[in-house]
Amino acid sequence: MNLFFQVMSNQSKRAGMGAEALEMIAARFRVLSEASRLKLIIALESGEKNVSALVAGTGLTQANVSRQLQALTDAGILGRRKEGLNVIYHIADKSIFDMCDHVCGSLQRRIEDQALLLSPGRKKTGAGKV
Amino acid sequence: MNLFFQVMSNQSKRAGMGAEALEMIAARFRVLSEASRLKLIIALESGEKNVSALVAGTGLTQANVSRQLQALTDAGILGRRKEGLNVIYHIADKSIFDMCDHVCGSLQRRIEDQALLLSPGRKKTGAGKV
DNA sequence: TGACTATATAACCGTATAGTTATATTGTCA
DNA sequence: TGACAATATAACTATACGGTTATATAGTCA
Repeated sequence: MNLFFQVMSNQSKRAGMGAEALEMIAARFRVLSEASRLKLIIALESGEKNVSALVAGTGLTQANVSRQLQALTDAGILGRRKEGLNVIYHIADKSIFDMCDHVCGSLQRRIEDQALLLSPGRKKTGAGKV
Repeated sequence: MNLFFQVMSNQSKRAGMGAEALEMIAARFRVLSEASRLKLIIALESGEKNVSALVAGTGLTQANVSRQLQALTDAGILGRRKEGLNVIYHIADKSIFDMCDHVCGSLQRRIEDQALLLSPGRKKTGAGKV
């Protein structure tokens, strides 16, 4: 299966996507649409941590951390494990980081393009992937 | 630069990410967190369209379409071009589709895992990429 | 058992925003 | 010019949800 076919295949898949499927995808993005939750995800990237460590590491309040961890776990992005009094969270869906990097790249390109518009002296480098 | 280094590099980049950067990324995800906007993006995947066509194609009201197109354009996801009375929109950042496919794959895996939990008779296939 | 710790939950407030209706703007054509 | 069409915007309502404070739950240890 070549790339062209793959692309076309996904395209028609998306075009025929039902309302429920769209809503699920939107919900997934919604979970990632709050800086506090991203903070928690990033804090967990270096390894699993309990709630107290996350509170200390992020500066968020305990109640807030608990709530957001709940949302992330419900979404399947995090997993949890009890150990005595502690609850230890870990990244369950590592593809999250690919997404973040994707967005970062996209933003980078956008910012570069804007800078280009403001100071048209410099030439565009071939950095834009798309 | 090998993959391990790339990953570690991105990881430390993310760990040191400023609050503003996090907020920008969150905002990016927020734009994609509404089914109506995803609908518009998908409608534009097969080619540029004017507003009327998007209204007809999505079933959303004209005012709503106009508002959501505005948000998507502000975010750099769509681009616009005037042609007489019409305004024609197009996908400006095609990497959006990679993201959608990423989310789809992630959801798929999640659903499969849940199905597995509910009917433990079947074996897990090696489909999970992460 | 009771004191203590880690985490979760409830109740609440404030704000952001999706969608609607009505209207304004902008361009075309007679 | 005026009538019309395509799009954008303003004003409004309703709702969702992030963050806070206070309290509940669950586990540990004396």
